[in-house]
Amino acid sequence: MNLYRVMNIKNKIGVRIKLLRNDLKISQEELGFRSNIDRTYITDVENGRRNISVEVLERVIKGLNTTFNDFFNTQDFK
Amino acid sequence: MNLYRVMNIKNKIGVRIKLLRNDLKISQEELGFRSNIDRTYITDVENGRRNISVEVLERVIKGLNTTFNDFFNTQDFK
DNA sequence: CTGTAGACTGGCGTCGACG
DNA sequence: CCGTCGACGCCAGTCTACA
Repeated sequence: MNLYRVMNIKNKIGVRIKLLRNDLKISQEELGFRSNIDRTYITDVENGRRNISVEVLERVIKGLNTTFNDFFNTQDFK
Repeated sequence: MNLYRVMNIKNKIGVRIKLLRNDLKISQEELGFRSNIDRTYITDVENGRRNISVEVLERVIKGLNTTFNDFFNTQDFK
C-alpha cells in the first residue's frame, strides 16, 4: 500500500515540506521566520489544508535551503 | 548573459509552460480545455503576470502530459 | 512547539467582449 | 490564436488568541 498514491498535491507538498524541515531540525516557527511566512499558515500547508501559490512556495523552498528542482525530485511527484 | 538568472519564479514557470505547450503544438485555448482553466488566465501565467497556485499548476502540468518532477527538472529551477 | 479558530484584505481564477 | 480589459466571487495568506 502506497499512501502517496492517494494523496493530493497539497498533501504531498505538505509532507515534503515537513520532511525537509525535520531534516534541518527546525521548528515551523523558525521556518516561518526564515521564509517570512506566518507560522500558522505553515501548519496548514504541512497538513495539506492550503493551496499554496508558487511565490510563497519559493520562499518556503529557500527557507529549507533547497531548490524547486530538488524539492520535486522525489518518487511521489512522478 | 543568462536571462533566466534575472527572471522571477512566475516568469520561469510561464516560459516553461509555453515551451512545453509549443512542443505539443497546441494552442493556449487547447491547453485551457485540457486543463479546465480559462484561456485568458493561461495567457497571463505564460507571460509571468500571475502567481499560480499548486492545484491549478497541477492541472496545467497534467494538460501538458508531464509531471511536477519533470516540469521542474531543468537548469533554470536549480 | 504545534494546532485551531475567527476576522480581515488582497489577489487568484473566471468570464464576456474586443482587437 | 493571442493579448488585454473590466467585473466579480472566493480563497490565499496574515494576525491575534487560546489550548
